[in-house]
Amino acid sequence: MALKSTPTSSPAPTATLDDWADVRFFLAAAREASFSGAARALGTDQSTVSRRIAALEAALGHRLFERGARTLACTAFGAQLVEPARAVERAVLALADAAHASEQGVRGRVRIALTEGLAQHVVVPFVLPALLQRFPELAIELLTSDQAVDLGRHEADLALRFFRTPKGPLVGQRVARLPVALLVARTQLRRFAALPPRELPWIRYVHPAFEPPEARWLEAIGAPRARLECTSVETQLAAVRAGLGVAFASRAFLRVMPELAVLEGEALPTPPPLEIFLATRATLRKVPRVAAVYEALVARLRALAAE
Amino acid sequence: MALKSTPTSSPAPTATLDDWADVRFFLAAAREASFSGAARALGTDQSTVSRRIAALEAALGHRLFERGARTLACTAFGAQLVEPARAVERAVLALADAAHASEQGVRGRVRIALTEGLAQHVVVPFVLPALLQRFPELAIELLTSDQAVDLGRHEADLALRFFRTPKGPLVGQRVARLPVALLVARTQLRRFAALPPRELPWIRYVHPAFEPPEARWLEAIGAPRARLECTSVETQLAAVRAGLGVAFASRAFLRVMPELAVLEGEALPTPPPLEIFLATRATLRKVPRVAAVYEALVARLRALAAE
DNA sequence: TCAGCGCCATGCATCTTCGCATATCACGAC
DNA sequence: GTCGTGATATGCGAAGATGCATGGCGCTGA
Repeated sequence: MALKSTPTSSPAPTATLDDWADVRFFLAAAREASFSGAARALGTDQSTVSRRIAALEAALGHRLFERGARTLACTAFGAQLVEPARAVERAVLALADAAHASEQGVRGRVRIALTEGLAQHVVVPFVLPALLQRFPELAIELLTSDQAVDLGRHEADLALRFFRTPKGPLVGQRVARLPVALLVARTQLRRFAALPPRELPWIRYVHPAFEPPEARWLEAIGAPRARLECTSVETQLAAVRAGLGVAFASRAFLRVMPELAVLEGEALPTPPPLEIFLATRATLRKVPRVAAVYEALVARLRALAAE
Repeated sequence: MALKSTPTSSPAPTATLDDWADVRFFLAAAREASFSGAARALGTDQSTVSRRIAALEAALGHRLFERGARTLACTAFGAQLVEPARAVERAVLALADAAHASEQGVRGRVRIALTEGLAQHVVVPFVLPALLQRFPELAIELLTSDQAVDLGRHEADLALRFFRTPKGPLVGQRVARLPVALLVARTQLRRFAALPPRELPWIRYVHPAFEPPEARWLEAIGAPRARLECTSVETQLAAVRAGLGVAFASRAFLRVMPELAVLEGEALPTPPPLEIFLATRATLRKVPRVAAVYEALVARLRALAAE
């Protein structure tokens, strides 16, 4: 029994959100500030995002995005929907976690986010062999990125990081304290040992979300901004091996890179050890496949650090 | 960088919920305990529900429903996903409300849930004419049902009910106290006046979520279970007009049904007035199109009750 | 200034998905 | 016992959605 008083004018503003998948498209577009970026994040095509957003705008009766030439910005109407849309996402992700909660046995895929260095020199050689052999149905995905992945958004199941993760839906613990040393190419050992610390050619590791332990000390002694900065420890150490300078890094690299040596001196600091933290979502912590990897990482990393 | 150790066996249990719309299908099927019922609720076909649920089960690697012959029941796995799915629904509905929050002007569709009696005898003749004329872009949908609609699930925007709605996301107020009388067909007035109350042929109105004010009194005097029970006030009054018995109802019906009269007597009670409550979601209360209808209902119903 | 690039919108061929219809089955009523 | 009802699963044709390709546009950098 519907009385429609406006047969022609005014699109009916009372739109019901029929396809909940549209929320995902909207949120991705808003987050990426780009239809193309949203398409990449969603694993679909840009045209699909464009058309679905257009359809959603038509259904809602308002434009959600202001299409600039190079920039996509939420309209005022769209902006007030971002936080509710994130709430929908959180609910869906919680649902996905609930679906995993009843999993039995160590089988399936576990995604671990870590740095290239931890992946190549620690996890792959010392953790994975025994782990994969012990659990034949376990699959591991190593997400090596210097970007801090968002565990809360399910971008990974486990994360090995150099910084403690904030509380909340995440849990974790410190798994290693790696002694740090000032590394230098053996060929340059003599030359650099003669220089005062502040004149050393520092090669620094920079990370958007992590400040290395030695950073403060370098500031304190007035070391100039490094001639070379890297966002990758591998590249940093490659530069050290090439004789371009000195860098603080875990002593563990000495074992796999015999061309490196430790530069020591009275004026040189002994920075605090590098701490490695393992984190996961609380809802995943007891899921067998995650717990198996979690505990293997804790055990092996602790054993390695104790050597 | 993915290491898949199980190329053949075991479907990957780590399934990402790619299409959030599936949540809606799952929830509808779980709620209705039927694919057919879910299809009706979603406005789609039963085959679509069946196939999407099957696809979802395949993606999750577990069956969600146990297909009995006549009954559809959640499996243990599915049962633990119902509450998370409801959380998703709440988030989506909140998003829909947020989309309405910025609406300007009184335009669009407003759905009012009420009984047939209130619709035919009160809202349509005394509220809608002025309302629709004053707001040309307003459209009204009258959902006449004896089932109590779930405002929280957006089944309607406004509800006129005989009982106060529980607090929480809903707001509302009492809009009328209708004096109640014992109505009888004029032709039967003499005959019924001679009977003691407990021997009167009561025609009772029954409602799954509402107990009429006179119910307790009838119990108290030991009136037998009514010979005729109706879930519709219209039918109930039709029975009274046909001379089948007596019924408590609003005195207002006397104005539109001249063939009715009031049966009075010393042993007869004057039951408490019938209260009518108006309710809406808090998030909609200030949306112009809802507020206009809300306030028109309050004003007109109060004026009518005061006559 | 101009070429290059990345972004969004749109036409078109294709493929998935939907809705209708049918088959099958189980339960309950007569 | 038999029939009728309502449920789910599946075949088939059609409609809708998707992905690829193109075009237009504005910004960036040489």
